[in-house]
Amino acid sequence: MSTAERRQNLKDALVAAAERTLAARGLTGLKARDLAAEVGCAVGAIYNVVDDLDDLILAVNSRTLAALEGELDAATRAQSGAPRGGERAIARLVRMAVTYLDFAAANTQLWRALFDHRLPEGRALPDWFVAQQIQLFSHVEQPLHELAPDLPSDALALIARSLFSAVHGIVTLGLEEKLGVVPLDALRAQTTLIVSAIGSGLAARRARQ
Amino acid sequence: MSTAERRQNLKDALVAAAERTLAARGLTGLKARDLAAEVGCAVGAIYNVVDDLDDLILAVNSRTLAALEGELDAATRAQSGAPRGGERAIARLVRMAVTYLDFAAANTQLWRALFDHRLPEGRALPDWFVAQQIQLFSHVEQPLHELAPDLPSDALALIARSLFSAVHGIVTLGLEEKLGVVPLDALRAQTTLIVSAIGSGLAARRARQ
DNA sequence: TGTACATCAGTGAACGCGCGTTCACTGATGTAC
DNA sequence: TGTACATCAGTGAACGCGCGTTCACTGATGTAC
Repeated sequence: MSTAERRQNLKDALVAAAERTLAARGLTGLKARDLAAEVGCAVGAIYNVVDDLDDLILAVNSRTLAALEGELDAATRAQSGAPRGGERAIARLVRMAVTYLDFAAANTQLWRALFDHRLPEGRALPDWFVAQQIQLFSHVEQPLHELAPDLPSDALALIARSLFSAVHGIVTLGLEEKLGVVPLDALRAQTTLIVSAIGSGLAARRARQ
Repeated sequence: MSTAERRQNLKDALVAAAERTLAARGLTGLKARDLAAEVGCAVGAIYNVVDDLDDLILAVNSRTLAALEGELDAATRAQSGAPRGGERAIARLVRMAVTYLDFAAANTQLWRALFDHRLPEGRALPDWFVAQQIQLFSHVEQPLHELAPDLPSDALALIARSLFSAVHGIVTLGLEEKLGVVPLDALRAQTTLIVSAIGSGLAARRARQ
């Protein structure tokens, strides 16, 4: 096994261990020493292969984004029997929102890491990571466009963002327990309610014109 | 000045200083030594008057909640010319949501502290603080009840929570800059759009029955 | 194929920093007589 | 009003802990001849 391969293996093992740790203990539970112990190397070795613990977290977050995108894709492809047009677009938006909720519920800690992680002051997110986020948004924009084909793309992007934010808010406060626990079923119902209300609102707006 | 008065003064000064610091530097910028320096006492003196830094943060958060509630009250009292019933209730919900957004935009750091602060593992929020949160929710429930008088109160509470969560999501991701900056005006428009869509959806649901 | 040398992965103890909290001490405030 | 004493606010140096990161060292891997 070449040196380069060994390096790559170590890096892969570190990312995998970091992912397990994040899933189990969250961002604040990730420690260099624990990682080293889990992977079976010295603390110092980590820094041969990675600049930073932040590097590792970004790698895990990227995997989480990819997994989420996979689920959204699958949900989108599973066609409902609804007719083309408004109803179908709304149904798709609802399905995506519920998929998002379910993903967050099933991978709460990994999903939280996505939003809670902050790079140290002054350090910016790498471009590839930002691109991956934008990619995700395009999933929302497509059915929105179907719903309101007359909207210019900047308005569409804004609405996509708001819709995502609204769903994200429901999921976030829903999975938190500060305000009492809400069962997952009830959260699904609420998500459906609110996304279809927004969808119908948008469709109605077009009808009014 | 009695000893008790001096104690109270010190505590007040500490809360005020903590509030200024939180507003200026956020949760992670609050340090015992800085507070002592700002108030003009020794570090140790803080612990004569307060158990914990967490105690101070809770005190500030409580003030923030009260300020927010004040604004919501004012916004609610400013009656619009809309007729009674559905339209009026929706208008009120929209006004409250925009007020919430404006408050968060004007007091971003204090408002963030409200949601970002976590007590150490195993320590629960004091009852008076939880009560204050619940109190806030009642503001949302009232117009919702006007909009859907037939809903049982537990369903109402759930919808109030979802509506709040949705708005909170829009405000949170809007004031964050991870996904690019959105001007406050645009955020207001988006908030209005989404709250009225949800409001109409709720009203329509009633009409359908 | 064998040998000498250079590179660099791998080691883990130690560095360094930040920071909440404590603690032994002091002196002012308040009380009892 | 004055005196003796007790209490406790106030002090700030020191404790203690957690933890990311470095660094001088070692030995295995790979290369050149």
